[in-house]
Amino acid sequence: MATGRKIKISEYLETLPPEFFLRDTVTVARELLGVTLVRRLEDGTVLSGPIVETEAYTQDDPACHAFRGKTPRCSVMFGPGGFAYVYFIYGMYNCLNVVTEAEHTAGAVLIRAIGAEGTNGPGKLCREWSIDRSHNGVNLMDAGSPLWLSKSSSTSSEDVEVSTRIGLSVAQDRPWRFTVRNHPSVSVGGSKRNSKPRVANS
DNA sequence: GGGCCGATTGTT
DNA sequence: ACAATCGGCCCG
Repeated sequence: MATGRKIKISEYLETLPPEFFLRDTVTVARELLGVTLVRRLEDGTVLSGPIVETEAYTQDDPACHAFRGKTPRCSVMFGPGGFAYVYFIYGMYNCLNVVTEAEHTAGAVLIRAIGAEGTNGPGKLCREWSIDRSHNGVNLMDAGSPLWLSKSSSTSSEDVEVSTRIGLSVAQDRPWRFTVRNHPSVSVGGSKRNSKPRVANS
């Protein structure tokens, strides 16, 4: 029996509206904290957990895959918000993003950690929950998808901290990483050279 | 077609 | 500090 607060399956079915995603990417990145990511495996098993670490990537951001324009890989980022962008990296990991902004404007939020075992890190999350490029483009606003987002936000704004993004060689100074304060799934300071988290402005 | 490098992770 | 491991993308 899994531990954690009890939640009715019906709560997982309450999805977020398109308007939530059709907004400024940095705003969505901040507000995705606490939102529940739900994964239904092929055998019917349902996994879920709150998002606790995100990063924003925008079209005018040199670190964004869409910075140099639309390519087959990043094309979903140019579609409307609310869909998954999954890419393969370093020859061994997949990373899950939530597409943002209106159609024709690229933007996405990298999901870096979930409040569930073995999901502390974008590569580990996808490995643990069997998320790969076959999920690129899936509708995250549809509880019938193999992957979707549900309401039941559990993070108050005063628990949101902001810092610089991890693992970049360019645009390292943008304060576009959002984390839930003191959450064990969020890597603290550590060996990565990123700024100390500061309380985010509401 | 070639070559370089990456929104990572775990080990040395 | 660095290896693992390979697809995407830029250049020619």
